[in-house]
Amino acid sequence: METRELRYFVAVAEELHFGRAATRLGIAQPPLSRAIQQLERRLGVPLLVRAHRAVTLTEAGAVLLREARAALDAVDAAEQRTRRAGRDGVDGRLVLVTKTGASSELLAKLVDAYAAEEGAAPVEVVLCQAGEQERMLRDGRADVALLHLPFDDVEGLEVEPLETHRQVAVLPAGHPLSTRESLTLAEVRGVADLPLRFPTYDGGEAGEHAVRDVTQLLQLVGLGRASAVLPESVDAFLSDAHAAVPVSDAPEVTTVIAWPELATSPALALLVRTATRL
Amino acid sequence: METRELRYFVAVAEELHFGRAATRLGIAQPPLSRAIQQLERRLGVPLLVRAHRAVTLTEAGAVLLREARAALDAVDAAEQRTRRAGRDGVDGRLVLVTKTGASSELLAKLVDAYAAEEGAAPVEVVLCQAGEQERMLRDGRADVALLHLPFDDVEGLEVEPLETHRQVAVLPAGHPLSTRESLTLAEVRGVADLPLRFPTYDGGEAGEHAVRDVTQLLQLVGLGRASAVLPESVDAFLSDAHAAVPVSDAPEVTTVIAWPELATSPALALLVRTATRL
DNA sequence: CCGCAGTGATACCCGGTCGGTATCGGTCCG
DNA sequence: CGGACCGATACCGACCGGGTATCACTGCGG
Repeated sequence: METRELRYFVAVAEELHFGRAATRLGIAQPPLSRAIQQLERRLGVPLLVRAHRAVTLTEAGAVLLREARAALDAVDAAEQRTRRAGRDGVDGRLVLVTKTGASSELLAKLVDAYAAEEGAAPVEVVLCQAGEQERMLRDGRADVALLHLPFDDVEGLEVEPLETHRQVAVLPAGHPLSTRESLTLAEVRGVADLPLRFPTYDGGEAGEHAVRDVTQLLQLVGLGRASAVLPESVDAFLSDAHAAVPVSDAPEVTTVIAWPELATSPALALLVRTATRL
Repeated sequence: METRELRYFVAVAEELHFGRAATRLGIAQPPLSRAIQQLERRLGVPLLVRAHRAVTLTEAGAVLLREARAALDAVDAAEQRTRRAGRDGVDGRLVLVTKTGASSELLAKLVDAYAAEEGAAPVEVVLCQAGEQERMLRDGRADVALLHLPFDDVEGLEVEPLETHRQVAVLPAGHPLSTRESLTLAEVRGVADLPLRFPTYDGGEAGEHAVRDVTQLLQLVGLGRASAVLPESVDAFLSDAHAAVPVSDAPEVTTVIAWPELATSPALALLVRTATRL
């Protein structure tokens, strides 16, 4: 199977519409239809059910969609990592990615401590939206990431825990609940005038605009438009407009350093060692 | 990047010789040279150093070799798993692979226990040479494997431990050491007339023929041509011609059940649950 | 009931590129 | 110095991927 075929199939499987998929791929619809037919013929397996007015995946199609995404990630990673190895050398530069606003003091300490090490490579810090980091790690755009359990998916990644924080509810200053010693998740969720928001990557439901990072979310809280439950390390970002109250039954958040499984770079190994020693 | 290019590059990188690589790929040498040049141009990175009489990998080439193998495995896995999903349905049949002669009683118990479960799928047991199992798991030919730590590489696989065994030295019956209560690795290794052999996949050095499975190895031991250090569960295979003595400083061997990380099949989940309950 | 919009399949053509053969150019060895 | 070895280059033909035009089928609205 060629990656072109996989890309085509993924497009159709995601759009469930040949015309739109073709547009997205920048080709015309007939060659796309033909490519998918060829793929099905060669695999000897129907992948799509073409009912008039609705394309759906077969069982085998669903399997291929999942596997094809992983395979394409692996191919992209091969390309990216080779390019980077050629440009910077195997240890030329480390790309460290983390969510905007998360674990910022830890990040600062880590970057400083690493820079002081013998044989450290230059580190490029990339901040991205929640949910994007794992993908960047998997497709080779990044070498290493700070992730947060239990929120991020670390399947297929090597992981070392760094620190664990309890979570606090962040409320607008002066809110009735803000004087409490402690709260429960249910209580926070129960405040009718302050929808409890989490930073999420995938778009919310009708009218709900997804919040993409912690700073955005804190701004909303400061404006009295939302509440949030976040690791206690956020208080570095809190202003007079915020109040933080521990949430007793929220799960603890573990910040971990994560990297692709088959990574072998000594510079990366040193970074991980530095991180775990902090 | 297309998988064809990756396959070509892997062939050249492994052979370090364009002519042989071309033969292995079933094409002529000129198109292969051209394809590699195109790849290097598109990546903007030299992958190979063509010194007269010797092709060698650059740093970037070494990175691409490693990444390309992983990517090609992922693509093959996508193809195999889709085919199997189409033929047997998502849960139609489980392919369980393990090394010839290893953990045989455990395997028998597992297969029986699983067959007795509600909703079990037919299980096909495949026996293969040491070192082949992980590859079969990774490229989709198998769904699940019995592996042995610390010998097998479980990177990128989900794993559940099943049982742990001490290791014993297997000697020809009547050998001087065979009456001892216990031995050390050094002692076993020190017996000049009995080379200590391990079942390994990769070929040995000059004249050393690699032993590919436990049965072969035990036959050699019975003939007084070798000694071996193996998990104590082998005594099911021992005959009058063998003697087993515990080895005090050999690492314990843990038999684990392993499966690809993104597997979702309920039949597989049931098998794993059955295995851990044994 | 007919016509039209929507959607995937088919027919057909063109051009790029992949693969083949022949040959070159450089190096090492006898 | 000549020949073997090995990768690069030159050139050609055939296949296939992509484009346009059109068909075939369905479902809906007037």
